[in-house]
Formats: sequence, structure tokens, C-alpha cells
Amino acid sequence: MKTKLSSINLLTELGKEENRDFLVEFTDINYTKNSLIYSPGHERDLIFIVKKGRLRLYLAVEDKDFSLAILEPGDIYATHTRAHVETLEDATLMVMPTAKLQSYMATHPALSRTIIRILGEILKQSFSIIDSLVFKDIKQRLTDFFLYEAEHNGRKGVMGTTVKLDLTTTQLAAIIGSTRQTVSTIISAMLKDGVLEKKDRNIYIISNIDLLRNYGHT
Amino acid sequence: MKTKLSSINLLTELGKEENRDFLVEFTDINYTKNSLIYSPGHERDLIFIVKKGRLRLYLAVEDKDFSLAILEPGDIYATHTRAHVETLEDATLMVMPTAKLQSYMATHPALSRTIIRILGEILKQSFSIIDSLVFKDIKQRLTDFFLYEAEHNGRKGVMGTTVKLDLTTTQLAAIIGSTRQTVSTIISAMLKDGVLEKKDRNIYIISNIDLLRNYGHT
DNA sequence: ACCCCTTTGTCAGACAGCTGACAGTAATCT
DNA sequence: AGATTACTGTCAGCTGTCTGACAAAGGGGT
Repeated sequence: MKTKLSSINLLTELGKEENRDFLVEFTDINYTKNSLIYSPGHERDLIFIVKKGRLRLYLAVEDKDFSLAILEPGDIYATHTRAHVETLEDATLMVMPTAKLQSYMATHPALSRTIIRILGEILKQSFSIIDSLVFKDIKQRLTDFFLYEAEHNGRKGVMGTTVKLDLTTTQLAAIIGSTRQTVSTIISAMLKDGVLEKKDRNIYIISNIDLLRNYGHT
Repeated sequence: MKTKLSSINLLTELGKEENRDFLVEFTDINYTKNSLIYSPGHERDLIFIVKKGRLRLYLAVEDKDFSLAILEPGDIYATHTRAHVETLEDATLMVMPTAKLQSYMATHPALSRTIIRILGEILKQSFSIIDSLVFKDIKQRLTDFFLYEAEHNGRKGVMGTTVKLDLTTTQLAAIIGSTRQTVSTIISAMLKDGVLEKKDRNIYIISNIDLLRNYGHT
């Protein structure tokens, strides 16, 4: 259960000297936290790169929503999909019309390769979302989420791995495709079973990662 | 509920004169029906275009499986994903190593554009799969499936639209992410409720498509 | 220190969909 | 034709997850 769509960081990529002329084609836009910035049917066809802040990419129907990814600095995305995009924090985006990107691609084959690589990664990630929705129950998805966080954003210490989630239970539930209540109940059970320890609000310690790894399968 | 990944038909595209030299780079391979031809972890990194027959692209875990798409002539796919590919009928594939495609892309920017378009379509389709898994119940997914089939492969007559499914109940269940039994029960209910009529094994008539369209929402 | 608002934990009840079982029907093989 | 295998329909549990409700705890602002 990953929250990033792609492991390619475009800020690093674009920082290189040879991409300087491409970089200037972007327009910076600032947004305040908790604002919906793009919805499906958005008239303008744009691509954007996150420069600062965290965004949430999600599908929504009526009162339910499901997070496809949490976008962070270096992530790229486009506005013309069926997903909504909202800011979780104050954020700055680098924006460019898709048409401009396309004309740029015609003269820069290396760019096409990068785009294809990114699309491939996003596709792989969405297959893995489908996989988890179809084959895994909530407990497994939650364990997968903690395992991913521990591995990618955890701080390893003598006591085990410390994981800090900047998410409310509701937000976490939307990522794994469940509800607040169910997630809360399962986390309580995990604390009781000793696979997780709560250090502080949003901060958990995993002392034995193999225990957690096993936990998903009962 | 679509079963095709992409609406771009590469056989038509490649039939054009200017692509002749590219076309000859492919190797034809024949497969008999009901054989698993690629699995995740497949050592060779290939792309293939379906020339003849229908294939099923699916995710599998232990005894469960979920169909991502039914590939038909003109569809393209790659072997290095987490999905399995099996033939539903005797089939012929046009195969090429991904590396060869990539070197070809360097000199043919138009090809990159096509690849990007295809990846975009597959991505869109997988978002729509996620959408249906998260937000829709089995009844809705099944109605969506019939609606899609009626629209794209149905034969319209005076009595309504005739839909022929070349699928067993189990296969249909794997497409919408359910079980044989549930699908069978719901189809029975649809027949009783008159939104569907059974003409023959695998052949259904939809006399009133609006009735069916409504049916998903109770 | 107080109030307000957001977040969390927990529980009982409901229900959609899965499982397993069995009988009936259709297709395929020899 | 008969036998074997594959597919379909149906029903009675069972279970995982959602819903709604309420109380408790935390955080921020004044």
C-alpha cells in the first residue's frame, strides 16, 4: 500500500543544467491548505509538478472518496483525469499547458522517454491498488500501509522503527478504502496485539517488523 | 465496465504504408486456446500486439483471479507487468523485445506519441476499474458491464439490443470482481425483473436500455 | 481557563456478498 | 449412445465491513 504514484523525482531531474530552458516554461501557482484545486471536467488541460506541499489525489462519488495517491514535491500529474486534486498543506505547483508539453516533446525525445517512464510507474501503481482492493481485506491493507510507511518514511532506532503519519484516521481510511471506524478498531487491535505501539498522536513504533508483516495474514 | 484497455487499434495503425518497416520487426507467435502465456516475473521483456484471437489479462492470488481486460486483435500489451496473460481462443501474437521498441522510438517521435496515448488510455481504464471497485456494488458493476457490451458489441434490432457474451459465468464474475454464484443470482433477478431476456445460452436481449440503465441504482 | 471544534474509540445492528453444497442441464469425448 | 466433464441455478449459513450513535479526548483561539 503505497501512497506515491511514482518514484521519479522531477525536481531533481529538472534541476539539471540541460533542462533549464524547459524549466522556465512553467508557471508557479500558490494554493492554501485544504482547497480543492482541480476537479474532473476541469476545462483547462494542464500538467503540474509539485514544488512545495502535499496534495491528495482522489476519486469521489457523492459522500465517499478514495485516495489514489498523496503527491509530494517532485511528483507530476495532469488535470484532465477523472480524479480530484486537493491540497493537504499550503502548496506551490509548477504548471504548464499539456499542449505546450507536447510540442516540446516533439523536439526533445528524452522528455518523451521520461513521460513514458512516469506513466508506466503510475500504471504499475494503479495495478497494485486494484490488486489490493480485489484480493486483500482491510486488515491486510492497513498492515501493508504501515509496512510501506515504515520502509520509506520510518526512522529506525534501537527501539524499532518510528513512523509518523500526517493523516487523520479518516484520511488513512480513504487511502486504504475503508472507514474511520473500521480503521480505528483494527489499529486498537494491533496495539493490543503488540505489533504496533503508540508513542504519540500520529506517531507509532514498530518494534518487530516481522510480526507486523505476519499480522496481515491473521 | 469496459473490457478493453484501449480504443487504439494498432493493426489499423500499422497497416499504413509509412509503418511498413516497423511492422516487419515483429515476430508472429501462435498459441492454442486456454494456455497461460505470460506470468509476472516472466524473464523476457516483450511487447506484443494481438493479431488473432482473444486473450485475458488478469491479476491472480492463490485461487482467486480478477480480469483487467479482454485483449482483442489490435490491442497491445507488455509482458513485464504484474498481470498474467492467457488465451481464451487460439491466438496469434506479434511480438517484439521492448528494448528494440525503445531504440526505434528514439528515431521515430510519432511512435512515442502513440505509446504515450496508449499508456494514457490504459491508465484511464484502470482508474475506472478502481472507481467501480470502490464505489459500486456488484449489481451496478454487472449492469455497467451489460450496458457497455450493448453499446459496443450489441446488435440493435426491432426487439431491442442483442448481446452475445463469449464468457462463462465464472469468467464474467472475474471481470466484475465477484463470484459465479452472486452473478448468477443477480442475472436471474434481472430476467425476472424484465430488464434482460435470455435468448440462448450466452445471448441476451435488452429490450429497454433505459430500464437497464436505471436498474443499477436499485 | 474556558469554549468550540476536530478527532478518536467503541459498540450494536444491518447487510451485501462470499462459501460450500447439491441438483440439473449443456457440451464434449470415445 | 453413453459417459464424462464443464457449466448453471439456487439456497442456507457465515462473516467482514459499513452505518449510526455516543462519549471521551485533544487542540487552538480568546
